Amino acid sequence: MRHKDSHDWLAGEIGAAAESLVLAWARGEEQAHGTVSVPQLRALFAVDAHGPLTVGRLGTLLDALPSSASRLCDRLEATGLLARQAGASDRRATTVSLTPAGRELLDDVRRARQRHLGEILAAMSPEQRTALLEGLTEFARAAARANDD
Amino acid sequence: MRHKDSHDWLAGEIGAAAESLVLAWARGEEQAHGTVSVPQLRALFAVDAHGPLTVGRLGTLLDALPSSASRLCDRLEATGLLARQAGASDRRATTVSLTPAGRELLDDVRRARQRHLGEILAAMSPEQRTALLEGLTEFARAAARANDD
DNA sequence: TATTGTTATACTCTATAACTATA
DNA sequence: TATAGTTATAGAGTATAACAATA
Repeated sequence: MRHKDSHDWLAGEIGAAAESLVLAWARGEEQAHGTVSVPQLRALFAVDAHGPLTVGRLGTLLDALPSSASRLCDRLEATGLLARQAGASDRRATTVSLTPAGRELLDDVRRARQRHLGEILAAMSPEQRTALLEGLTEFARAAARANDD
Repeated sequence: MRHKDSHDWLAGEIGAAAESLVLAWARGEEQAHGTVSVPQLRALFAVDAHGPLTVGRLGTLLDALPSSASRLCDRLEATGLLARQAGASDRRATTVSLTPAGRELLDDVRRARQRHLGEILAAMSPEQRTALLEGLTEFARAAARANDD
């Protein structure tokens, strides 16, 4: 029961190995935020990546309902990481944007992430790093193709 | 600002590529359980991997406090996936174990995971799959070394 | 008295449904 | 009336602190 023609065996191996990568990736966040939860961090990253956006669009990006997105914004606004502003043309459309404190927090998280991953990558040979990056890149590409069903 | 001598750039690339892997890995779970949340699934996997164990040890494995572990067990017991049993020698030590339904659910999740990952892996070339597996394996090894600080 | 587990309480996150205010 | 957002309510997950039972 080794290779056969299916990729079940490989899938198991890769899944197991992926766990450590996921853990290392997440650890950078834990370190930096401290006060901010993972969903809140995801929201901040989404706002940062897509510029000021409406609450509804934020919910779509996070795959959450409008009510959940609204609650998230409540808490982020309360801690001063996000700012709400009534829309100019359509006053129903509230737009949210990062405050300076929010931007600073994201920078910290990014730095912590890179530091953490970097430490581990530094312990790998250049060939191994290349293999990892190429494998992951191709996986991401294949996953994107598979998603277009 | 390209390669320099640090691995910051690589860390960013790998982090970004890892997200799709994480997503694909998680998707298998979503499909199979439906009714069971991610923390509950983690608990079931822990019980499965370490055999019948005490609530306290389960909490340690999940990196959760005893009270949280106890609540989790409440819900899993209520849905019939887990069974509690008072300890024989020490009656304070409640041991938890999987019910047949719990075991069945884990099998479903494992199958769904492998199917999902397998579909994507099938769209990659053998060389790419090899590169991914080797890269991940070495990463896991390096992460384990880095953890021994 | 120390340990194991549970219960009390509180906060975040999420969802469904009802409501408000625009348009 | 349709839409964007919010609020009401409820359940899951987790944490701190108080409590119960056993050792």
